[in-house]
Amino acid sequence: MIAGAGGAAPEVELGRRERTKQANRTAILLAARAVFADIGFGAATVRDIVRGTDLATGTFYNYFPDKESVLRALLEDTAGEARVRVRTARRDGATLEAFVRDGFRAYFDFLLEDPATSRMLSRNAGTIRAMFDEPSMVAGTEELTEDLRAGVAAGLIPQHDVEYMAASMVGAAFEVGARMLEAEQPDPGRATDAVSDLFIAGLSARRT
Amino acid sequence: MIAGAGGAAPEVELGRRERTKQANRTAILLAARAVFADIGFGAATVRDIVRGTDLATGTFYNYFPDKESVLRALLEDTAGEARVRVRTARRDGATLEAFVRDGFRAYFDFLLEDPATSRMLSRNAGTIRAMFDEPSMVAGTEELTEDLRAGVAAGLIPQHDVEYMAASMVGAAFEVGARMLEAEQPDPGRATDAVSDLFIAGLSARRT
DNA sequence: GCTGAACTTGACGCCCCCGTCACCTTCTGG
DNA sequence: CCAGAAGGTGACGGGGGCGTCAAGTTCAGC
Repeated sequence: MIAGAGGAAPEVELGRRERTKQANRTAILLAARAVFADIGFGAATVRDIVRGTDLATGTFYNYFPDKESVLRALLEDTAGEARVRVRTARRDGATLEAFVRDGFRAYFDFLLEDPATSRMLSRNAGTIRAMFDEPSMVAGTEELTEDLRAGVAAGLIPQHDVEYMAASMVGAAFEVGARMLEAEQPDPGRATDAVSDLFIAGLSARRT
Repeated sequence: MIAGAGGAAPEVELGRRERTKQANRTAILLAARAVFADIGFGAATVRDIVRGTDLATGTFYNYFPDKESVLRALLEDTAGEARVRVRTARRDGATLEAFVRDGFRAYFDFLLEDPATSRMLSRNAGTIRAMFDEPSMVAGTEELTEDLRAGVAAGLIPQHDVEYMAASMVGAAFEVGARMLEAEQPDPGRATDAVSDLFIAGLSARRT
């Protein structure tokens, strides 16, 4: 996590040296996130990122070898976290309803908690997809596919094309999430209701 | 349209001059489409595009002022066409079932008809969204929202959050379409069935 | 304090892109 | 067949990004 208290940080008193290092790294990640969100990863240059900090060019290369690794770090810090949270929420539900609703809710809450990262991710989704094999969303879809399959096996969910069902859920959540973020007064409840109602109905129905 | 017979082309015998012009323009658009799909619009340079043709740098500027207008032309030629087709198919259906099914079918058929453009679009969706105000997908979502609203007003569809419903449909179609294209043997019927079943159930259900 | 390691800095050489334009080739209309 | 317009060409100046590295600064530990 970049914004916020930083998870389970080691609560040791750090020396000035170490603190600067953390600060610099964070500054680079923050600046990069903004730049990638604003002009897109492809058009961004290492200089653009550096300009968003008060560091010198050379310093950047003490922390990351190139802009791609910055994106990678950004994804590890955030998208990974989001995935874990959504999956955990989902699995805690015992019913089909809870499975669906809690998963979506966790996702929309995450978007609102860290809108800067959300914007960056949605702006660069295509690039991320094309660039990495374990790209947040694809991995997320695969996990969802697994979980759906397990639900079907357990008799919790009727038979379905789980692969395309998972893709639909991810796509719908992505698109609705994007629209939610555009609202002046984002309402995760409304978003959750909309997609949950849809997929609960869709998943409950037997196939035609 | 780039690939194919080019709609209602004026069947006049053109002079050599005019033919070359058409060919050059097309060559640039084709090359650009490939480059944008491969490395993304942001990272692409005018030179990258030119290298994909056998033209000289200067020639490019006789046809387009910069790479952004090439993208714009690409979108007009294709995404616009796709939108019209999907909407037409959708509106021809008299029942909720047909409305949903025919619309999705038209979309998936389009993807398969012109996979090169599809790849380019999905790779650059975020950029396109951020760059234009009338960005194919957003406009498509708005049209769908209207049509859903009309369906609700006509009593064809139960009450729903039409805005998020439209977003869900677009998102699901996008994501399922992307997966369909990745398959060795893409099956638009399977894709259509998966999303249609889902949304027919979701749209038929009264709200909780 | 003092020293040496750790870190920061920004100028540097190389490379490539941008958009232009003077020159050349090719086609059209007469 | 010719003249002139239309269009193609690619070298050019200006700009800027890339990754490096020698010099300078700052901190930790003694």
